[in-house]
Amino acid sequence: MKEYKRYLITSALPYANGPIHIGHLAGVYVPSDIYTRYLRMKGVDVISICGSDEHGVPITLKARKEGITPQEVVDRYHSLNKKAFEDFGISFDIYSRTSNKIHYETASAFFKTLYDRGEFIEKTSEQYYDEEAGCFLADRYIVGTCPHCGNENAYGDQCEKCGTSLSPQDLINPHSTVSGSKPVLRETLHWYLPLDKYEPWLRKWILEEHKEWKPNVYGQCKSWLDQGLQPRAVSRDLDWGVPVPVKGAEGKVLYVWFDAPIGYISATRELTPEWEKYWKDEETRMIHFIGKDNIVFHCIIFPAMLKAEGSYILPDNVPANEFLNLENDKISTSRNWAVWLHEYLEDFPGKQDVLRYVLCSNAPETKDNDFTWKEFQARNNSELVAILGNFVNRALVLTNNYYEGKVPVRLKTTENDEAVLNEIKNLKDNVSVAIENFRFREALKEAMNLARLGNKYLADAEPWKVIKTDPDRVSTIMNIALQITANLAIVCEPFLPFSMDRLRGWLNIKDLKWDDSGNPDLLKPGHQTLKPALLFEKIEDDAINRQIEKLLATKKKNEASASAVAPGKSIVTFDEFSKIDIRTATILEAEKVPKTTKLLKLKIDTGLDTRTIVSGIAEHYKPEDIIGRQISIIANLEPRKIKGIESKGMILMAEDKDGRLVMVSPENIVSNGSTVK
RNA sequence: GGCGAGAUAGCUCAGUUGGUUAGAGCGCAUGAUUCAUAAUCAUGAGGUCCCGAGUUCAAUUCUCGGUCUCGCUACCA
Repeated sequence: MKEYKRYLITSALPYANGPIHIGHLAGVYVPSDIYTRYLRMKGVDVISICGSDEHGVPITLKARKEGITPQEVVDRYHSLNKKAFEDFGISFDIYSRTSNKIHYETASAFFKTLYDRGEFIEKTSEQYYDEEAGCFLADRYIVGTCPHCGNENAYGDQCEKCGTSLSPQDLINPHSTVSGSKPVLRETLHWYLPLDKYEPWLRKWILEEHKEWKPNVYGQCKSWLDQGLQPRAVSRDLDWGVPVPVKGAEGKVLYVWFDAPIGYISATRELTPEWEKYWKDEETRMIHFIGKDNIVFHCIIFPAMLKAEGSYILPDNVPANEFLNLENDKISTSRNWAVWLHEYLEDFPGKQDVLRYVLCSNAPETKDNDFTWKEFQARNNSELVAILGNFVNRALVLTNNYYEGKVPVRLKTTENDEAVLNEIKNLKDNVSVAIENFRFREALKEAMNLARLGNKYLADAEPWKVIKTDPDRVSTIMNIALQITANLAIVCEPFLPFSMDRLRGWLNIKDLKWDDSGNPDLLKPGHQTLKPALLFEKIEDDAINRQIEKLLATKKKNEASASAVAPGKSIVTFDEFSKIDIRTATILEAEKVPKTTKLLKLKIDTGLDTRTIVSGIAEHYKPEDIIGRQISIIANLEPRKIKGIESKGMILMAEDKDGRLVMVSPENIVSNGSTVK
């Protein structure tokens, strides 16, 4: 394997429109922090970079909703999250933000370099424009009726009620959230990064040269590459973000996906004037810690950007984690289904390491995992308290009782003593190998095995018995128990920094290097240790029950709002109503549209004519069951091509709150083409 | 519909380049112990390795088909 001179660790920039939760921590920040702390202890030149991602439409929407500026929104979450990370012991060398001046300069310059070199494609397209407000509307700024579920407040990119993803042109009766007026389509110019141009290079770089990437990461990249890459717009019509540094690009900013990863670079520039050696020297190893939702950006798009620029290094590995669930349900910011870091720090003061421990030992490294408060409690009480805390306490208390806290001399060792001392070295090596391969769960388990080793050693040696007959032997036993304790202080440090800091205090030792561990003589005879307190405390049922109740309350609240009947729509005039031509019709033929999940192609007799309608009902009706059925249709709806088939009209369906669709049919058979009013 | 990842003990996960009794931690049971926060140590029970077919002397592992979970993607007038 290649030897590197230094490391550049990046952790996904959290989006500054909400607080950090345990899913973020387990997926990205805990592993990244363990890795960074480990490298620092190894004495490696390493920097850990993170910061807030502060641009993009959701932040402007949130600002509008709350009647404040986007800057105020990002200020709030930037300081909340920055402080929460610090209090939690995530040891970034810098936690920057993309609204900084240095980021504007960096991102601008990056764009300009590619622009000047002609790396972008320029293309005009039609987008909705708000004539009253005088601006183009991003998808999220357009609200209208969802064509699928009839929700009147669907966004231009997605209907949050039925979860359907939309494009703004799909919305019925679109209007602008800026002014409320009806937007018009207008041409606008944008720049595109031709990802397809980099496809052959990406294929080689990932599929041939990085076979060691995790299966989920490698597989996802392969999937994208096999589907073929498309040019991707790097600019947006918006006033919140880094302005496109080109003449005639007023009112246009860099699209967030282009903007955000450059944030890693600008944060490094802010941190150190020597930033170029981290970003442009082949002897630097760059590692991106991210969640699985970010794989394509960090493995395909950002590398393509860096390659296009030409002077930057590429990530050597991208150990993306899967997702963490909470009590059997997806974590969701909008549904408030989460354990928020800042709340945890308040509810469990001084227990950072407990959460770090639980999130690491159950991290979603190979598949989605579940966090439960019962497991949190069990891991604390039966592992941290009973195995680690207990061993440390036994060793230090016995030393205090027998030797007034002074490290005793190791005299004649037995075969078993030597085996135990050797095992320290083995376990330390196991931890190292696991961390270097991004297997943090396994690494933590091996570190805990050192405490298990200690407990077993004391149980076998029984110094509390031997002290009555052979004090010299106890001197040796306790020396070894203390060497194990000191080694624990090193090996557990990346995982449990707060607790190990306290332990080092009791052992009365200073910072140690990683490679000091494995050494059976860390503590010299006669060295004074201090009276210990408890390393970890038991967590009682009521603390856990309070958290569970908190979640139950959230669940109840969510169920209440989900079961509500859709709100009524606004009044229409009789004139407006009578423009709609609703008729009875009969289904003559029905077949599934190939390669779709929901679509049926129907041939129907409307009385006026025989026509084709494509309808999204395949999950509710089998084609053979509905032939001959009489239905109601909207006959004069503007035709539209769906999957290449022209659909003329729409079938009326009733949809209940669970999303079930039922045909609205006449009670008795009537002649086709009868009007419905 | 296409693609990717996953499915192994009550729970959370390892593992098997195909080979006798498939492992760990937690939980559970029994015993030992009392230095330690009733903490520890030993022993044990517990598995159709998602289902079906194929290849093979031999399949949990390889191939094909299917089911379920998660993600990406197409689609919803």
